[in-house]
Order: sequence, then C-alpha cells, then structure tokens
Amino acid sequence: MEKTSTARQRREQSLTRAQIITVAIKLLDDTGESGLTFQALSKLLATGPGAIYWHVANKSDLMTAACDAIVSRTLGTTSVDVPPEEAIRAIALELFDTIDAHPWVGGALMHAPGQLPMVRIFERIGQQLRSLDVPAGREWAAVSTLLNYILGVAGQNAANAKLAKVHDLKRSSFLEDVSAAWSKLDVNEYPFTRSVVDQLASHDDRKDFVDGIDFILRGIAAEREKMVGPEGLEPPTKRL
Amino acid sequence: MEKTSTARQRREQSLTRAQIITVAIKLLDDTGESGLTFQALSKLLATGPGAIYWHVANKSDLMTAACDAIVSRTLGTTSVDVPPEEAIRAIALELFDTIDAHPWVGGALMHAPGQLPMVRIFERIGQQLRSLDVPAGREWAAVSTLLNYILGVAGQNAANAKLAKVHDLKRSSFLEDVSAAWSKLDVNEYPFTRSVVDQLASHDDRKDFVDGIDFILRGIAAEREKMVGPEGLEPPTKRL
DNA sequence: ACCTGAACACCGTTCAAGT
DNA sequence: ACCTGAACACCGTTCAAGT
Repeated sequence: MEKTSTARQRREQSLTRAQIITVAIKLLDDTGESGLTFQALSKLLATGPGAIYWHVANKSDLMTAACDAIVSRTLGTTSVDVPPEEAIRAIALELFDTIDAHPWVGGALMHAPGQLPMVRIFERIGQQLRSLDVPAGREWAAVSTLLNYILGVAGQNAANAKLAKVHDLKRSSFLEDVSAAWSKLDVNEYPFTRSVVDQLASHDDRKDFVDGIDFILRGIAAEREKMVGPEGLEPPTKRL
Repeated sequence: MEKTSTARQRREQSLTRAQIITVAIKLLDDTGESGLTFQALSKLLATGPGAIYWHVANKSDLMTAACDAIVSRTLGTTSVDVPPEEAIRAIALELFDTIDAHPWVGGALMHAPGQLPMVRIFERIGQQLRSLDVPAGREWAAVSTLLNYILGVAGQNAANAKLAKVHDLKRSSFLEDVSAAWSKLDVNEYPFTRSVVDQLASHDDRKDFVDGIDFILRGIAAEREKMVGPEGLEPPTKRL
C-alpha cells in the first residue's frame, strides 16, 4: 500500500521548486488532475505539506508552473524553416499531442488566462502570422481565434479524460454512452445530431482538430486575398 | 449575517428538482462558481444537504442542469428566417452574451462534453450548416470547429471571471496586471506579444469573438467554393 | 416517497515551533 | 532560510433514522 518507488532522498539537499514541479507532473500524469494533492505530493517528496508552500504560492500556482514546464518543452521542439501556415499546423498538432498525452494540461491551460504558458503559444502563433503578412489590425483577431480554438479542444480533451476516469477506469469508450444518449434524442428536435451519431464513433479527434485549424487559416487567407484587391497593394506591416 | 431574503417557504410543498436548479442558478450568479455549495444551497432551501441528493445525483449533475437551463433559455430566443451564416453569428453572439452575464456557464459547458447543453448548441449550428449546403463529409468538422471555438472563448471568460473574483473584488481591470506582466517580457523572445500589448487594453472581447466566428465561416465557405469548381456540381446532400 | 442532520473522508492553507 | 506537522475551516457525499 505504500509508494516505495519515488520516495527516497530528501535530507542531503534542500527542497527545490523545480523538484516539486517534476514530482507534481509525475503525479498528474499517473493519477490525473484529481490526484495532485499537497498530501500526496508531500509524501512523495518526503516532507510536510507546509514545506511546499515555501517554494510555491498555492495549488493554482503549482498547476500553472507544471503546465508551463510541459508547454515550453513542447514548443521548444517545433521545427523552423517551413512555410508559416505549415508551421502553425505543426505547433497546433504538437500541442494537441501533448495535451492528449497529459490531459490535465488542457485544464490547466484553460484556468490560466494571460499566464506564461498561454503567452508562449500566443507568441509562437503570432510570429508565424506576422510572416504570413496578416494586416496589423487583424493580427490580434487572428491569433485570438486560433488560440481560443486550441483552448477549446484542449479543455474538451481534459474534460473527456476526467469523465472517463470518473465513470469507470476500464472501458475507454464512454463514446458509446454518448452515442446511445444521442440516439434517444427526439428526431424532430434533433435531426442534425441524430443524422451524425454514427460519426461519433468513427471520427478521428486528431484529424478533426487539424481540419479546424485549416478552416481558420483558410478564413484568414481568404480575407487577406480579398484585401489585396486589384492593386495588389498592402498597407506596410508595422515593424517591431 | 443571515440571508433573510430568499429563505422562506418550505414545508407546504415538497422539494423540487426545478426549485433546486433555480436557487442554484441564483447562487451561482450572485456568488460565482465557488459560491455554490450544498451547505449554502440547503440553507437557502431551508432543508438539509442530504435532501438535495434525492433530486440530484451530485454536484456535477446539478451544475450541468443549471447550465442547461440557461443555455436552453438562450437558444430558445434565437430568431429564425435569416441567412444561415447570419443565424450562426446570432447564435454565437447570444451564447457569448449569456456567458458574459453568467460566467460560470462557460465552465460548466466545458466540463460536460457530450451532455445536453452542448448538444443543443451542436444541433443548432449543425442545422444552419446543413442549410449552408456544407458537404455531408465536412459537416462534422465544421460544427466541431465552431463549437470548440465557442467553448474556448466560454472557458476563457469563465476563467477570467474567477481570477477577477479571487484577485480582488473591486478593480475590474486585472487586464492591467497582465499588461504589466507582458511588458516585462524579453523583447527578443517575445517580439510579437510585446508589439501588441497596447491592444490588450483597447480590444473588444465581443468584437474579437465575432471576428473569430467570421474567420471560421469564411474558411468553410472558401472550401465549399473551391469544391464546386468549374462544373458547379455538388454531390447531393444526404437527406434526413 | 421524501426529508433530517450528524458523521465521514477528504481538501487547501496556515502557523507556531523548530533547525 | 527553510522545514515540520498539527490544526483550521471548509468541502461533497453518505446513511441511519425519522415522517
């Protein structure tokens, strides 16, 4: 009944914020969002719950820090020197895969608006949009759209993972439950939903995700093309 | 120190699920997401915490039910007989305004994937997309994109409201904090973010939101136009 | 069938006391 | 400067006991 694995050391060196974050990530990965407790954390770190508060402001601070560690690691590996639209797709997909592997990151991302992890994504996408020559006045809207879409999918993934863990641990397809519930909806009130129930089981989350990114990118491009118009003259992009 | 307002009745009639949901909504509106407790709720209903569990499975069930009450009310008022793209914009805007007025709805929406409130939105958008003649194979991707984008904004609004309440109750602009933080970022690492800090204060959340919807709609339309091609022939849309 | 309310098993956070 | 760990103020949820 006792976790004999990661609980050793402590004593030779003093506790570190980085150390805490590392163990927190391990805990979150192993036991999910609800598994991160100061109790469990302090046991793994062989210390008291109070000690952690010396290095970390509170649980929310810890979550954001753990999230940022993952996000910065992910964005660090993105390839450069590809066309901007492809780069954005690559950034988005890497985020998707990361959140798929660590669903709690999705939840943490959602609950830390304006915080460092989100700014990292904002910046990366913004830079690519800038080399796409999106007019200065439309940059904000374009980045926000992409970011909010990514956050929506991220949050949904996190929620799915939590539901799957709560409902029961074995059956990976709670999709069947949803599918069954949708099939019982009134056909007159929910004609569309009823007509696409079968796609619930067959659809590919990852593919759908990129499709969404592509819709947005196409929308941004379409607006740009319309603005260049007959003269082909664009307002000079604001530098720095 | 005692809430004298809404605490009366009880006794003449038995407790109702609808009654519970109504009071829960009031509590959520007045005190935020963290204000909804079975303790506070049962006090307002003049009963014990255990009584509520006879009508409601658990807190998550209650939250989803409260969320659904708001969402169904909102979607019920949407006008009909407008072009599909405009209808989608209208649906999205009504949702935005609703979530702006009840930020907790954003959080509840995010945590109930596949649940009734989300299906309502899914269905409404899906119907409009169908009258837009989006090819059957692309409907799922198109609805998902719009829905996930809306969910992203919804979640962000909820998170902002929570942060604003926690940080301090008076100053409505925690934007200043974020703005200050962004201004301290390294210019070489965060050139884009630094160049748009001023837009943080001046931007209009609601307008940005519609802009995002428009990007996506334009993206969907652009794809459709490309597919009709020279022949102008579309595959017949699957009926029912 | 429906309500009561004490009790349970947990939370995050604090803080006097130690080193 | 940093850690200890008991204590505090809450949670959601349960359940024997009532009507």
